[in-house]
Amino acid sequence: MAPMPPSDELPGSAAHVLELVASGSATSRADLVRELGLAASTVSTRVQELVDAGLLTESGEGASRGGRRPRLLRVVAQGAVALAADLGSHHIRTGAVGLTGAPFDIDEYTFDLTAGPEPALDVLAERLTALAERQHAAGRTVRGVGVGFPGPVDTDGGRIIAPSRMPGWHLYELRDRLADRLGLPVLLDNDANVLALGEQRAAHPTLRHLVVVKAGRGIGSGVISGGRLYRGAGGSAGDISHVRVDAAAERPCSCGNIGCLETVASGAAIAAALRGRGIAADSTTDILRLVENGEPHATTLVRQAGRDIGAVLAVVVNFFNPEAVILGGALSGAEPLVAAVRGVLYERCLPMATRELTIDAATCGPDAGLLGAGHAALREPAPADGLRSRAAGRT
Amino acid sequence: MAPMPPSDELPGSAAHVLELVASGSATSRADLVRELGLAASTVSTRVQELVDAGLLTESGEGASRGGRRPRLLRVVAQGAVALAADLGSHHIRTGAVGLTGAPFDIDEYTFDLTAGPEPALDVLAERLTALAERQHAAGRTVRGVGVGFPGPVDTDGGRIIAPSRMPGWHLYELRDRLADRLGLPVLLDNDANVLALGEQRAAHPTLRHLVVVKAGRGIGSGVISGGRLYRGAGGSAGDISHVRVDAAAERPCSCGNIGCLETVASGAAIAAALRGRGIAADSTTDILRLVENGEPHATTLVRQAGRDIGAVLAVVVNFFNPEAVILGGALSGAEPLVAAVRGVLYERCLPMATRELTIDAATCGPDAGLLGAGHAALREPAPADGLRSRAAGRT
DNA sequence: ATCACTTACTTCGGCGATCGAAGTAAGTGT
DNA sequence: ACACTTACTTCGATCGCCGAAGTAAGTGAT
Repeated sequence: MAPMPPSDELPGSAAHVLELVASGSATSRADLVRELGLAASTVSTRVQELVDAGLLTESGEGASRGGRRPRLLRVVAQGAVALAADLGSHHIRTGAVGLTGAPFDIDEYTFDLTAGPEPALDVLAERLTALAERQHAAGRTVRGVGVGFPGPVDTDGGRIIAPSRMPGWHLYELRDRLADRLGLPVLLDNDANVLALGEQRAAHPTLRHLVVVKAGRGIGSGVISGGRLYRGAGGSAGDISHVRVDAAAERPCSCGNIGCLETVASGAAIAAALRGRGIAADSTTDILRLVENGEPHATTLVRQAGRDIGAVLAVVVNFFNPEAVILGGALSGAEPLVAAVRGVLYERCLPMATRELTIDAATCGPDAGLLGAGHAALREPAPADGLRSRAAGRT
Repeated sequence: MAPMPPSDELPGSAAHVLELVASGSATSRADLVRELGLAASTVSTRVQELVDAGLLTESGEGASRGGRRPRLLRVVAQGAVALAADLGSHHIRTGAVGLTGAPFDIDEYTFDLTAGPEPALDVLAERLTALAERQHAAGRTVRGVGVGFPGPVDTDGGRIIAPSRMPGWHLYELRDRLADRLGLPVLLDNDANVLALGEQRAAHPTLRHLVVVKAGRGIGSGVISGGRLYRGAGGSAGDISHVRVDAAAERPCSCGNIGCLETVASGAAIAAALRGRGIAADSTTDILRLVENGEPHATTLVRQAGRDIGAVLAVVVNFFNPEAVILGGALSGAEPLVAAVRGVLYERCLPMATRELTIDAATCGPDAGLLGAGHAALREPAPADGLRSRAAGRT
């Protein structure tokens, strides 16, 4: 049950201790001893370091378990935060993420990313600078920025790769451009990946293998394997959108192929289909509203989208055998979609693969992406001055 | 390029050093220093330990690279071996596997596994005992046994789980039964998994993410992620056989569902289809022979099987983004199948996923399974007396 | 109230893996 | 023959972690 250490570190690293305390898995040194499996003396020294560094505090005493009362530990709320930005094709959402709790100081603006990278960079830099200033004013240190982008990302290079329907973005070095503008380290990743990280950290910290689907205007998925984000050989793992499905027949897709899942089951496709029937629908919000109002065409289309997504996920579930499939993104708010995915998975997958499989809608709502991006950014650079990472303990 | 350590160990473990020397990645202490990234002094001590333990020897000197000649290292061939058994639904293949090189002392018998576990155990125990005795006579120490089974396996429990078409095997504790009979530690795994391990170790030691398909009488796949075998949450990862494909329409499958890939693309299904057209075909060998002789129905069926397998693999490749897809098993000897898989993958997958993707037939032939099973068994128990594993270095 | 027991945490000495520096050994190239 | 390179060993020093023992502060039965 003990959550694994974040990133590549050995158990017992400073970041790992912080993670356990922040997530509430451990509230005292004794708890940490139990969770980490390290000697009490080792934990004591590690905690002392973190207290000295100003990242942890003692705050009162807890309930006795038959002996001396434990001295409770808390992460210093005033401590470090990361800024987070979740980019959609038609909106930008920003917020601040601390070591503990939900994102805060959240803002959302409509913005058309397809207009090209430069205007987007300007808006992002401007909004994030303002956010950073508010954090400073509140006495918090801003340690970095995490950004989720709705398209393929070269995470190592910090740039966008050939996003469909977003001319001008190919090979755009968003990470370094933004870092230059803000004077802060920036971490850039795919939106489905940061969503997966957020859902895992916040809602399912104990699960080690899960698939988080982002069903919104487009369809993507983030894969967590062995408790870590899985990117695959070329960094493009998790695509389920450009898979041929029967229902899509010969429809041309933005990827250049035909019959892709995206052409029938994405929010964009559903909205287009609705418009084709004379029903006004543009965004995923419109679709959700129509479904909630019981509009029959909308409900049918969303349910069929769920079946199509389920058909693809059935292959993924048999192959990958995850502990959970989490449905996120705007469309996951539509009950018929979730129900359809569930039905298809239970019908088509091997019993061995579904016996202990959880299939659920995401619980973190629209902030999961922010949380994941922020958490990732918060852990990326050196944890704090004077605290070396214990992963590469060379002298 | 440095191969990762086997199993869960830190770089620089005794087993890791042995692996590097055995695979030819390192031939001297200086090589090891470069591969492991450890200090020269550390490598020296580690090598000395292995020499003292009788697992490594110095054998002459290598070519100078502009300074003193390196002292070449070799694994002691007379050292330890593991026995390996690769079970098929209608055959058993056994052999011995050393730290280096190909399996040897190989035997294959036809045997009907569907007749139930007890007779199979008898035959296995008898043949492996004889094999072990031959190894002892040759002065080699037998350290363990690796077994690949053609069906779902609970690797932790060492038993078979609900194999289709193999009555009596459900929950059979093959590992412990065999271990009792032989007096040796036994490692039991799925046949596709040991095939994947064998192919990776022997042919693609540098690849970290690959999918190895076993296309024989049935269809299975072994997944290697991050250089390690991936089993998924319930241990059933890698199934691609029970996925619905168009071509299979309403055909009932042994898994209880309809339209599974297995009902059209497995060796068993192809043989049945041939018999339905009045062509005598029983085993995968028969199919291969027919294809090589240019029998049009056989070729068509095999090619179509390749397309169907490719359609499923396309989803897997987009999702998992491996570095390579390796086609193994008897049917991979049929060129049309390999060609069809290639064609479908390149046509259907995202360019990002196929740009650096290798799609090849397995190179290790029928011995890959033995090699994987043997290698796994060889590394499973304590490496050798007096050599503690450096992974769990508690005092 | 007191005594045995439990839990929580700290202090301290020690072990083992690894490092870097320095030293030895044995080459190559001019 | 001289400087330079590579290969390897020897020798403290360091660092993380451990376990034992000690301190602190509770609970619960007599």
